[in-house]
Amino acid sequence: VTGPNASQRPYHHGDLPAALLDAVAGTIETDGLEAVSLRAVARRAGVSHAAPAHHFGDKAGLLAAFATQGFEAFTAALEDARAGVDGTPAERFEAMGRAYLRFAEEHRPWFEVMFRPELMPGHVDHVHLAGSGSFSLLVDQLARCLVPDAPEDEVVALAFGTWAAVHGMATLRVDGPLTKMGVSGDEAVRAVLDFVLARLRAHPGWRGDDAT
Amino acid sequence: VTGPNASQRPYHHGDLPAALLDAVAGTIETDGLEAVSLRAVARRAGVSHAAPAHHFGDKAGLLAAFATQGFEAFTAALEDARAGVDGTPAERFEAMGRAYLRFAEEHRPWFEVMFRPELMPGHVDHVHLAGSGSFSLLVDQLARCLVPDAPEDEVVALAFGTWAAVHGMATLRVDGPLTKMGVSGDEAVRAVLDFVLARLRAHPGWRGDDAT
DNA sequence: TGTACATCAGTGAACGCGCGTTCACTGATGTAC
DNA sequence: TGTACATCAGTGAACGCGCGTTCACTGATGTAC
Repeated sequence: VTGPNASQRPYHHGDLPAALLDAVAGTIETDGLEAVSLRAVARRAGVSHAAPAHHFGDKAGLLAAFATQGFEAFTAALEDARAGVDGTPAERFEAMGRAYLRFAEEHRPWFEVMFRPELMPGHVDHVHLAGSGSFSLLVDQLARCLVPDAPEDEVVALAFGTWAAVHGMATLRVDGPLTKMGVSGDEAVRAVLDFVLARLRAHPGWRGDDAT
Repeated sequence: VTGPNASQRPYHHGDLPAALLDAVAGTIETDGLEAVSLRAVARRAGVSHAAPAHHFGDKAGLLAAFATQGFEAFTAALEDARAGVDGTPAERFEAMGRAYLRFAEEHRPWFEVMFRPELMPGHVDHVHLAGSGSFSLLVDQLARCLVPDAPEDEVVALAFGTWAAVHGMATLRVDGPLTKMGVSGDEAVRAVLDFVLARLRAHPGWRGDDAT
C-alpha cells in the first residue's frame, strides 16, 4: 500500500559508467581525493564493488576516464567563455582566464585530478591528449591579442607566464593555503587577472585592445 | 672473520625523529606521496613499525612535522637568496623568485606536502604559522621595490600576482604536465620570471631598479 | 509471433595484503642518594 | 664508586579494516532464424 517502490532497481543500470564518474566527483567533494577507491565509488553509485572494474579495468582507468571527462568540460568552458564575449581580443582573453579560475572553483574534483598524471599510470598519453586542446585555446587567443607577425616563441613565453599565474592562483585556492590566509577568493582572482593583463599590455606587440 | 658487523645496531637510535623525517622524503621521492605510511617510513628507517607513532603520535602528526621542517628550510632558502645578492632591490627580489622555483625542484618531497593542509588535519594552524613567514619575506622585499608610501593593498595585490605566477610554475613542474609538453624547465622558469618582472616594472610606483 | 543462442552488465564470495592503532613488554639512559 | 629507581626509546604481537583483483555466476537484452 506504499507508493510504487523506487528500490526495485533494475538489473541493468542504463548508464553506469557515467554514474560511476559522478560518484568519483561526489566522493572527492565529500571525503577528499584520498578517499576515492573502486569500492567507495561503487558504494556511492549503489552498485556491486566489482562493477567499476568491469567498465574501467582498474583504478587508474577510472581516474583516467574521470580526468578525460574533466578536460573535455574544461575545454568547452574555455570555448564558451571566448565565444560568449563580443568585444576586443583582450576582453575575450580575460574572459577565458576568468573561466579557468571559475572552473577550478566550481569543479574542484575534476581540477584536483586533471593535472596529476601520477594518479593514472598507463593512461597518461591519452589524458594528456585530451588536455592539450585547452592550452592551445589559450595560446591561440593570446596570439590574436598580438601583432600578426609576433614570433612564436614570444607568444609561448607570454602564454606560460599567463598560464602559470592563473594556474597558480587556482591551485592556491583549491589546496587551501589562500583561504587560510584570510584572503577572499574574489579579491585574489581580480588581483591575478589584473596582474596578467597589465603585463600583457606592457608588451610592445600588444594589439589586444583594438576593436576587432 | 667478516669485518666489524655494522648490523649490531644499538637499541637507541640517536636521532630517530630526524631519521624518520628523512625517510618520509625518501619514500616520496622513490614511491610517491601516496606510498607514505607509518609502516613504510619505519621500514625505510630500519626501525619497528610502531616507532613513528611513538614520536609523532599519528600519521597526520608525522606529515605536519615534515611540512614544518620544509617551511623552515624554505624560509631559510628565501632569506639566503635575498642576502646572497648585493644589488638593487629588484635583483634581490628576482633572486628570491628563482630560489622559490629552485626549492620546489630540488625538494619536491617537501614542496609536495607543504601546501596541502588536508594531509595533516588537526595540525593546520601550527604548520600555517611556520609557512606564513615565507610569504611575508616576499611581501617585504616587494615593498622595498616600490615607493615608500605605496599603499598596503597595492603591494599585496602585486605580491599575489607574483606569488601565483611563481607558485603556478612550480606546481606545473612538480606535477608533471609541463615536462609532458616537452618544455624545458629552464625556459619556462625564465619565461615566468621575465613575465613577473616586466609586470612589476610597468607599475607606476616601481623603484626596484634604483641603486640602494 | 516464437524460440534458441550469443553477448553484455552486474553480482557476490573469496583471496591475500598493507594499513593505523593499541598495548604490554624490554632495553638503555640518566639521576638521586 | 655503587645501587635503586624513574624515565624514555623502541619492540613485536595482535586487532580489525578497507582495499584491489579475480572468478564463476546470474540476470537482462538483443539478434538470427
